[in-house]
Amino acid sequence: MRKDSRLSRVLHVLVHLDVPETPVTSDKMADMLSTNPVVVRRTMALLREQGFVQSAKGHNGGWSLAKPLHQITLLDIHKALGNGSIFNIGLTDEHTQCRIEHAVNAALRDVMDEAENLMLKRFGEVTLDVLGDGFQSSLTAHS
Amino acid sequence: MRKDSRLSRVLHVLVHLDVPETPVTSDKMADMLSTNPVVVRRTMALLREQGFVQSAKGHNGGWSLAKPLHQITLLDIHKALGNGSIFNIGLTDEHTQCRIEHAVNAALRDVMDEAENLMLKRFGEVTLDVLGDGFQSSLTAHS
DNA sequence: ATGTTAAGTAACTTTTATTGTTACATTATG
DNA sequence: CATAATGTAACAATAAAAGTTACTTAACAT
Repeated sequence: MRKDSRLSRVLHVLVHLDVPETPVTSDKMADMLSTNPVVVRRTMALLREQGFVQSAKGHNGGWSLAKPLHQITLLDIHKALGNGSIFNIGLTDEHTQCRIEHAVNAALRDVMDEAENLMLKRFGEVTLDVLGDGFQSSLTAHS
Repeated sequence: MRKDSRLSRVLHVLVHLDVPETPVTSDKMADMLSTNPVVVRRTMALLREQGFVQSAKGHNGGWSLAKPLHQITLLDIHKALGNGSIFNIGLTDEHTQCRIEHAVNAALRDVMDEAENLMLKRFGEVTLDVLGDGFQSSLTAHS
């Protein structure tokens, strides 16, 4: 199944954004991520809506942080991307009258909810500044 | 994103299998699940390989339990289906030299691993007999 | 003012995994 | 030996993410 890799990608980019004095263009980010500038804009727009980054048009335009990294958590970004369930496992609700199906789904849902809550809690405990610590993270040093 | 619903489906079927004296055909199961008999065989074959069900060809053939439900856990079935990650979230490993990408992926992986371990632990604690308890689970009563 | 550099965005295509389907071989039973 | 079942390969449909194209809009530099 195809996985959503936007979280990993956009985090990568955000930490890199912490260094440069000038905004970074979607084109440069696309190069960094081996993807397309339109894909970058699509994803970054979600973060802008939540106030984590800002964009500027025209000469010397591009993307920059709107908040310091230590004020952004993994959870913030995860939520900004607005992806529903984190799981690959789906429940079927086709036979709404079948009590066994209900019991099966309830059991699975209980466990999945517990795991998801743990994961979101942990995501909330990690700020992005930690991900760049100890490095001279620069765009030019990027492969 | 399309989710793998085989776990939910096959559990539903397994609990129903506990009741009938005679094997249940792939066709009947497919009706129960609103799917195709070939899909049923594909999935059930994985459980047979692990010794949870058995199949018989010919007249009065079909599928039956090879173990009592109380000897099968959610984890057993999950593992039998052999699906890699339970998550919808993918990590990108395109820039293997970039230390920021490594830090990002390590942070995500830590949290995802912890959540997955919790989930698998819980799955291992639930046996399938619990899912049918208190019901007269019969195939004929199925919608 | 005007050309250039950027984002904004809609529409479409490609990719990839699951699920569904068809067709046929195989085997056991009545 | 006909029938009812699984076994399985090959292919089609579906769905979501990601990629692409084409164009609009806005800001800056000259």
